[in-house]
Amino acid sequence: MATNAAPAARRSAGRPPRKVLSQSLITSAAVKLINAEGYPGLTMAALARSLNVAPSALYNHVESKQDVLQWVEDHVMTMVDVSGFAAEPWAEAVRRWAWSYRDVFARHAPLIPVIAVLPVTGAPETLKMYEVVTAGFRESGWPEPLIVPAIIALESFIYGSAFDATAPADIFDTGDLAESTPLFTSAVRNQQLGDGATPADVAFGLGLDAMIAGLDRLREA
Amino acid sequence: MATNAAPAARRSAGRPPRKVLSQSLITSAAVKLINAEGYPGLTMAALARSLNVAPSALYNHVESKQDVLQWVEDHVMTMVDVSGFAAEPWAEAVRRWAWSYRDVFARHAPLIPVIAVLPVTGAPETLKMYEVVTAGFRESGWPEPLIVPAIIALESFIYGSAFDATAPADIFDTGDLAESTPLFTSAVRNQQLGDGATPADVAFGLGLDAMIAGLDRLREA
DNA sequence: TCCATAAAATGAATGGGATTCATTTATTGC
DNA sequence: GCAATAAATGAATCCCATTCATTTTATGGA
Repeated sequence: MATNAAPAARRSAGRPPRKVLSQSLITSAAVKLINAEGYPGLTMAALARSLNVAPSALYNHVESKQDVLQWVEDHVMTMVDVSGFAAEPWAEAVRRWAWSYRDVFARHAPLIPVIAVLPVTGAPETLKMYEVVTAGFRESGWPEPLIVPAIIALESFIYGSAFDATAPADIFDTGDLAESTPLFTSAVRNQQLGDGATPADVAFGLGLDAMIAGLDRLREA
Repeated sequence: MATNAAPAARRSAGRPPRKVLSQSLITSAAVKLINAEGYPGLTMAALARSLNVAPSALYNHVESKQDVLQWVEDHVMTMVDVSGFAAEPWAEAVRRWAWSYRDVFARHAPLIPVIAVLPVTGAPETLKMYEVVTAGFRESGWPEPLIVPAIIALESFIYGSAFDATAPADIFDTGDLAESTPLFTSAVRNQQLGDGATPADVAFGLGLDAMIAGLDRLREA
């Protein structure tokens, strides 16, 4: 929307009168960069350039690029839709949450390995999401000891599915090797496909429904 | 086991009398390196050194490091246990396969993003695995259109869980923010924990049982 | 108010890593 | 027997994250 950042002569060395950088400025610049250029475009140099700053300036605010990725991750998490947990029955709420969660991270797949290592302490928005989801599970009568394992199981499925959603469509073409794998080749050719739904969508829908039904059953055991 | 590779004076420039490199030599050297040094240790320079070759020599055999990773991925896939599909009932076979699959890729998490982009054409061992799994599904009466979506759903869960299994144990410590997230903090403290099982194991077991039960139910719908 | 200290920039290395290219030598197919 | 090609070496090259010395300014305590 805005005309691009001013060509901008840069300041000379020395601490500037007023802070030029902050966590929120760095994070939003990083997100913009990712939206414009994808994750390969997110380099410390490019990030610095978009903030009209020298690359080394960033290191007064982050310890490493990982920190930037963690900030971005926490920001991205705010885009996940948890609204269902306030209003809908458990299964519906989980379904809405999971689809939105997958869609968001399919667009941010490179963050998934980051999450696995990110302590929630450093990710307040992520923590907020967990709080809402936990509340939803409790209110629908889930036994407390199973809540965290169930959330982790759902999340694992969601992250794996987000990866899958980024795969090229023809990934299962068996090509030359078709003769040696007749059953799989046939199963790929005849797999269920809905209107406008990709194979990844079908698989996610099936797996999600299965896991929701299965969890609902196991929670009473 | 073996005393380390000979100090080995290297040959001089020019095509050698007999080939020094091949896909299988490169792959096994890469696997050894990974086992010894982890994925950070797998650099093209280190790989070349372990093969007693100049780094540029590798590029007569691969287009990029991605190729090496794809070869490693296909090799690693042979370590997944599919034996259940020949003998056990469907649910048991899936359970054995899934646990083994998760364990293998928890030790090779950096390969997971590679898989998402790897066409099966280039991965014969992976394809073999799919063939066996497909056969198992068919024999237990699965309708063909659902087989591939079901396998993809299970795999997505497995990959996500493999990531989760690599996470540090204290990742859910809410620390400072505990007061603002009382429900989640309590759920984390009181989560179910079995003997010797990590939280990741518990979550994987729960999710896997749920998905197996749910798929079994949906396949008839 | 003044000063010592810390904070926050710049600009110039540094070093690791993948990849490329010119060159050399040997094999292979015609 | 020769031309083309394959498969090595060795020396760049480029891209990136990160570090460090230096500069300038804010800030908090006497």
